[in-house]
Amino acid sequence: MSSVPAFKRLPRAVREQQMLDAAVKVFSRRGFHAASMDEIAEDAGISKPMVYAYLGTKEELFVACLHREGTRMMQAIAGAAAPDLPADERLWRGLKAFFGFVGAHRDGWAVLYRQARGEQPFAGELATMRARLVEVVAGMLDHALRAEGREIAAIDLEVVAYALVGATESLADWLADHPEAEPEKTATRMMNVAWLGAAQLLHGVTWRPPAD
Amino acid sequence: MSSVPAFKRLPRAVREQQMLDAAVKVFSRRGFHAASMDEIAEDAGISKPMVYAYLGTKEELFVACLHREGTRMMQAIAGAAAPDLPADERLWRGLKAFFGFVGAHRDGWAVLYRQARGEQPFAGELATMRARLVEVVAGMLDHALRAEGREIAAIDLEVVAYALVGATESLADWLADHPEAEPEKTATRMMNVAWLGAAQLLHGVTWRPPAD
DNA sequence: GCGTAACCCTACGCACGAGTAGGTATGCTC
DNA sequence: GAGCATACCTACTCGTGCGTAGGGTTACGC
Repeated sequence: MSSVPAFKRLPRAVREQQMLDAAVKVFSRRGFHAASMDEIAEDAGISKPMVYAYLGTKEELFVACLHREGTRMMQAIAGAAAPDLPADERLWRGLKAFFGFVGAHRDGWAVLYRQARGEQPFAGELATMRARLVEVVAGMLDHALRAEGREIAAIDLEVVAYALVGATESLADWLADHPEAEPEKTATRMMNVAWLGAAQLLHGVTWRPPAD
Repeated sequence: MSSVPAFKRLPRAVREQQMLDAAVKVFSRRGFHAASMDEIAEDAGISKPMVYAYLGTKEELFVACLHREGTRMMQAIAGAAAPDLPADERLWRGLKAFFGFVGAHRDGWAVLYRQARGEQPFAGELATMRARLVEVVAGMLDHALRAEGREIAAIDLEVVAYALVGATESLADWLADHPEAEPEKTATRMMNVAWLGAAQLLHGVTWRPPAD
């Protein structure tokens, strides 16, 4: 009809990324349930059936968002923390990369992850990622411990690593809520909590409950 | 019609508690959105309009759950950590009470809080409670610091406290997911991370980023 | 230049679940 | 035992938003 189409046709790969960008934005702003597929489609500059055609149902779309953001984050961390460095250096670099990533993707990260924690269908997805992180941190601690000829029970290691990861996620939330805060400074503060505590453990200092 | 009514009438106060019990259970199992008022009503052994009459809309009901569980938890902690004890003792008692509470209310706590974190209308409610906890922890650290004639910037204090609270919540999630785990042991592990780290900070040991 | 595949749309069906209208029975007060 | 408040029910309305049916248009290969 008109010789110039209102909006140009784009190849699938491009449109998919636009849709994912829009989805991340809308899911972040509204939360999973309050977000509507219509709004996501509109924000992506496309109609709803296209979203269904390319990315599937709402749940599948959300999972796709999680995956994209998650792997980006993991890559940022993995790229920074080379495995042959000493433990504190690795931890520091990992934290710096992590908070840097969160700082650069404030709406992306925090709200997506805050969402995913709550909604059952995605909690598992997230748990898997967290488990990978915990494993890495636990491995690092274990490595450092063995280097000192020391060893602690696997479960203690896991729980300590879990606590550290939890504290880190918590500060990521804090960072996402404080736009003026500097990621690197946050990483330093986290390091103060994590490393000074971990270092004590590495040197065999252990706290025990009073006998009362 | 029948001289014996199928189910007996109960005073409002009793029914409200039953409804709240049912609501906590169902919200925990299904999540806020997937939970239906019908299921909650059925679980409470009552019909839906009664729920609306007593506790209001679904959101109001959820807030009521949050409030009840939240104040119970706060009381458990406040009752344990007397303000005139030394810092480590207070922290230990507070943690023990906290994990004890979570252990005793596994579905209650964890899932409610996991829910509330994600859903925007309630995130504020939760943030307020968390802020109170952070304030308490920060106050405790500050108190201990001043006793040693030391002082650190308020924001650093806040962030460290935030990280500790985050780590604790994280372990609470872990505890809720591991029915066989002992609350007190979890509290001890948390103490190892929190206190050994905090103690370093209290003694003026600070980690600084490498100069590279 | 013609088939075919990829891109894209407007409109709808339909289920689900929040919230309500309108009414019944029970027990308490005086 | 009349009056009234409280406890309680069945059976609806109705908005919202996911997912789709069915059809149009552009580009690309041959």
